[in-house]
Amino acid sequence: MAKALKNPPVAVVDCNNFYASCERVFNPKLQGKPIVVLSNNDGIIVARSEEAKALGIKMGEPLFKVEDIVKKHKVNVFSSNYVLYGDISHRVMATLEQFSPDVEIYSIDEAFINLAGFKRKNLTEYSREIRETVYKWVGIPVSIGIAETKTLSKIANRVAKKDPKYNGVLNLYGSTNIDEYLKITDVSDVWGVGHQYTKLLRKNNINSAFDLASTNDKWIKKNMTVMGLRTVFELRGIPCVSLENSPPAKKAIISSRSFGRYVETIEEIKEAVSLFVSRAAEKMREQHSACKLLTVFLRTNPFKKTPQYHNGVLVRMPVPTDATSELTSYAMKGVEQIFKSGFLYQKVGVMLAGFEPVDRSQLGLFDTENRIKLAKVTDTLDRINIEYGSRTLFYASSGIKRPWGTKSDMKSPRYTTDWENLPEVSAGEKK
DNA sequence: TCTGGGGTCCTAGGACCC
DNA sequence: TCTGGGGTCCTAGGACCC
Repeated sequence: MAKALKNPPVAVVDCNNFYASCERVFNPKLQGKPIVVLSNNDGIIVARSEEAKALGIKMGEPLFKVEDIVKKHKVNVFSSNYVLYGDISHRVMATLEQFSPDVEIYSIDEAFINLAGFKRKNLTEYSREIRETVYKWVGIPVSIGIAETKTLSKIANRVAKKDPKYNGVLNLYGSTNIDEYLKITDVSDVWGVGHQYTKLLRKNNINSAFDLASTNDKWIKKNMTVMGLRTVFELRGIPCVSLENSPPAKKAIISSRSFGRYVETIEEIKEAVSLFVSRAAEKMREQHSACKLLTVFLRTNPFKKTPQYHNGVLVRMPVPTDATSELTSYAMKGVEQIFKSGFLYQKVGVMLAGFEPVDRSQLGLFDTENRIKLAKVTDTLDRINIEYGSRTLFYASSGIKRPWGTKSDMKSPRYTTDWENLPEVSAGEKK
């Protein structure tokens, strides 16, 4: 017996071990082999294939800690290749859009889909078709969970991924035994429950998703704010997080990176900040915003016992701008304000905020910069970089050699986005 | 040895105004 | 001796997500 349903079914499609799976798409020899993918700077492990998980390699572990396992089992290690992952992500999402007009791209490897209009009994079949099509067209394995709320669909997805008997799809929409699934889900695996809340909940003997769903509203609100209450309602089948199929513009854009080695001079700090300003400004122009606020921050390595210095400065621009050159000059003044010599810097970054929509016709009336000309320069810069590859043109202030740049020693080729790296198929080696 | 990067939302508390 | 109270705006900090 299915219960009465008021809400449309929402499916969450999640790519399995996304980065590791991406490395496999253009390198079939990796099929069945353990793979790990590293964070920026080749620091920690951010993705593992099933085979690597089976070897006991943990998420977030630094590579050196598992060096023995890596050698012994010939684990394939890759630096992150975000250009490749981004491109494959687009293909997955484009495929999903064939199946519903209502798709929310939630992250690089995850999307929510509104499946209103499909009969309950067909949801599972339809989801299997989605899964098979994505694999056939893009080569990425996905898992799909379906339920009345996003939080429940995430739980279904997790079960579908972990238990082979579901073959990648679990439909809890209208199911009468949802409680059974909530009971086998640890509270820490609930969407919206992180490390801190897990500790608090366990202390109060709330250990499963079922326990959480049964907890008194007042206690939840008091201890986990309205966000926690939302999660609890969702577990009870009451949707509180709606599907956003055209995500709002970003409120802040950050560009920051750890250095490949320590940096001590203001000249190198300025090069890095200049590079990050231009990246952030490009992203900002993609969403047609100009910003009033720019933050520059720098810091030493908090994990080291060396002298520590963390600082940031917020610059308010007199007139909102999206011009890299102008933002850079403010950022450089910011660096001069906060830089202190005598420290080993590990990371710097830039944040743009206080956005307003760009409306060029309004510019150039009240300030001294020639904004029409500036706008032309940035437009040209963006167009060339889009057509000929990013970083074709860049400001010399961001450094030419960049000896402080990110470590990335084990990167796969940019198979899909770079002519030089297109995979070659020779006769007799077709897959 | 090493320990990422880029986002969002909520709350508390201070400043300021009437 | 008196030293209210409500509203708004901003920021810092803490929680979360992938």
